[in-house]
Amino acid sequence: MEPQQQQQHQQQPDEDNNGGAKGSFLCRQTSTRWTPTADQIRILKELYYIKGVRSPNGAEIQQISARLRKYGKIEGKNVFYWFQNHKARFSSSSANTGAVTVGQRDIHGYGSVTMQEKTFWDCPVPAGGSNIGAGGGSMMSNTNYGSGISCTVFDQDQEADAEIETLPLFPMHG
Amino acid sequence: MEPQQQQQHQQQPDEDNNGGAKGSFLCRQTSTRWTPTADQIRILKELYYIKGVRSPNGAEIQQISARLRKYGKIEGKNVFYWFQNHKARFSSSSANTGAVTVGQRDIHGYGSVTMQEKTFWDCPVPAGGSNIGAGGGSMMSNTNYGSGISCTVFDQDQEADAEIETLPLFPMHG
DNA sequence: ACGATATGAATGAATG
DNA sequence: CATTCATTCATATCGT
Repeated sequence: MEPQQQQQHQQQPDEDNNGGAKGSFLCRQTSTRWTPTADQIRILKELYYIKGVRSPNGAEIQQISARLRKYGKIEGKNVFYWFQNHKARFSSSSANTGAVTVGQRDIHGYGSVTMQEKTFWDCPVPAGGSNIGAGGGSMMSNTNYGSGISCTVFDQDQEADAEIETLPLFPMHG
Repeated sequence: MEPQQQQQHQQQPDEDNNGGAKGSFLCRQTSTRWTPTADQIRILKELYYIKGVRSPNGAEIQQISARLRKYGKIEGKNVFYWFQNHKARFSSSSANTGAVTVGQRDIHGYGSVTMQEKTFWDCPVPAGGSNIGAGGGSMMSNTNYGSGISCTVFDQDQEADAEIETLPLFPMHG
């Protein structure tokens, strides 16, 4: 899910293993577990939300991991698990017509921010992450209710560098 | 001093607690995490120890949270996390003076990991079972997403508290 | 006030 | 795909 309200801030794209020091002091990396970088997360989310990737095949996983590898060490299983978890965790609920309107009104024209439904336990996770608009829009699989929000498409056929750039549609607490 | 009983004297569901954190989240919503009240804790423990509840299902969680809601605001995820944490934390032992592994990590040591059957991608992960790669070919290539997609923002793991929209995220390191 | 501890929350990894 | 385990971060609260 993505209500990253305080989640361990992933370090910068330190094209390296999970060393990085998560904002603290950590020596042993022991490859305990994959610590995705911000870029990796971003790309994964884009694949998930924008492209609608849910259960990539082996080949797809390879490609994705290969692409993400530029931003940090990653393995196929990481990609696999990520999608699995993401899907299981905040499944977009396909028909999320609800669109919980977080916030009172679109003071800034955000519109309604939809939050993930989560699995069984219900309850919307704390809306509003660190940033305002954030929170993780989980939808856009089929229901596109043309929101006023404009989105920019990222190039896919591009080579490495310019993966995409999360468009900042929200005017951060203007 | 019980390590697991450091319960703070929570008060009744009145005020004082986190005001409307979820209601109005400005920049810093300080995501006041759920602070269980004494009654809630008591009930949860009863459910855990007496009734043996360990991993309530969605329905169970709903019921529990509904019941606990009378003693203070609570959400399904709180119940879920509570049981998860409680089980993970105080699963076996009971009272122990401290001895908490604070700042410690890597106390374990995976000797020989039981490598499972390798899968398509490259790592040990569930093999078979899914119909992936079978007549699928649902690669991202054929996925049409460029039709006026309404996009959702992907949160950013940064402290984007300041204005940022004008920042081109392109790797134009110059 | 600061540091230690307890614990809520998040998520990667694993299993059924 | 659903559920659970494991690990880690973040923070409220208490002790000093």
